[in-house]
Amino acid sequence: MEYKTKQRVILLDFFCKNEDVSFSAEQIYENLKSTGISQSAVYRNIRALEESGKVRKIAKAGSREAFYQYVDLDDCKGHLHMSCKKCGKTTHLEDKEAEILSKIFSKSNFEIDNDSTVIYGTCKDCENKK
Amino acid sequence: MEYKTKQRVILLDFFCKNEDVSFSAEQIYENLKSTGISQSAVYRNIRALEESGKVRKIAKAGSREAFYQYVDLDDCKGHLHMSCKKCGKTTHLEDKEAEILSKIFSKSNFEIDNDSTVIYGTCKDCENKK
DNA sequence: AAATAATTTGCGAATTATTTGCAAATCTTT
DNA sequence: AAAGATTTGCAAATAATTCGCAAATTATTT
Repeated sequence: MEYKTKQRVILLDFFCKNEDVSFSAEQIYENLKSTGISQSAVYRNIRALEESGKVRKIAKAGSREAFYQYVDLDDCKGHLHMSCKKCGKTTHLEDKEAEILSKIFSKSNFEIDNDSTVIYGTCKDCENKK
Repeated sequence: MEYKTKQRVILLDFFCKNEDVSFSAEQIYENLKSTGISQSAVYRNIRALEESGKVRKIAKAGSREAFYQYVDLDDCKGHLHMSCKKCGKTTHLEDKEAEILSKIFSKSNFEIDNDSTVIYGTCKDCENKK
């Protein structure tokens, strides 16, 4: 059973407010230490969130530490996400289109997992700005 | 200037022979230590390959260490890659199919960037194993 | 609202992955 | 094959993450 502790609320709050951005454990701690949270709590709860799939781990070239990024399950579950490299905005494909994609991959002997995939590219808004 | 040392050849050889699979530095060292290569050489040269873009760093949930995967630049450039979550094998979509995908995303006002996107899922082999 | 049980916290210490310093070895160029 | 440049291997240093444990919090029961 999980207890709803002060520290967990603080951490989840932080992630939700920065949904599209990735942070290292250290960065998160720096941002939150004014609340009195400890490093252990940060590490432990990031790990718990990661295990429950609410947070995704990301590797960055040249950096020794791991980065983490929030994934809104209600909004994200099952949807195939597209993330704009310019503005960071993330949207998801309509189910109809996602299904067509699935079929295409299926033909190439691959079963796509929407939840762990993020498509990168440029959104219309940013494309038009040029 | 870069010297072509025994250790570098060994490491690159290993990566090329396992193009589609990801390994931790430790795993690579275990595989190669019979050749007499040192851990330092493994770490240092992985890092060099990573910096030059020949190797991609990957984070795995639950694991503290980083994983690395070879990227054949000539072979990868422009292709849309699919990576199996079970075995780590990576393949790419045929150009024909990739183009269909592009069109689908385009309809959703999104321009996909094949080079920075990796599709995750399950390959046929792993699907059949169950 | 007290008492009890269950879980989490914070601290510092322990681990573990990765980097580094340096003398010796190896590679390249002359 | 000598000189100069870079890399290696080792052991020690560093830095990120986990762990042990007593005290604090949160949930549940009385």
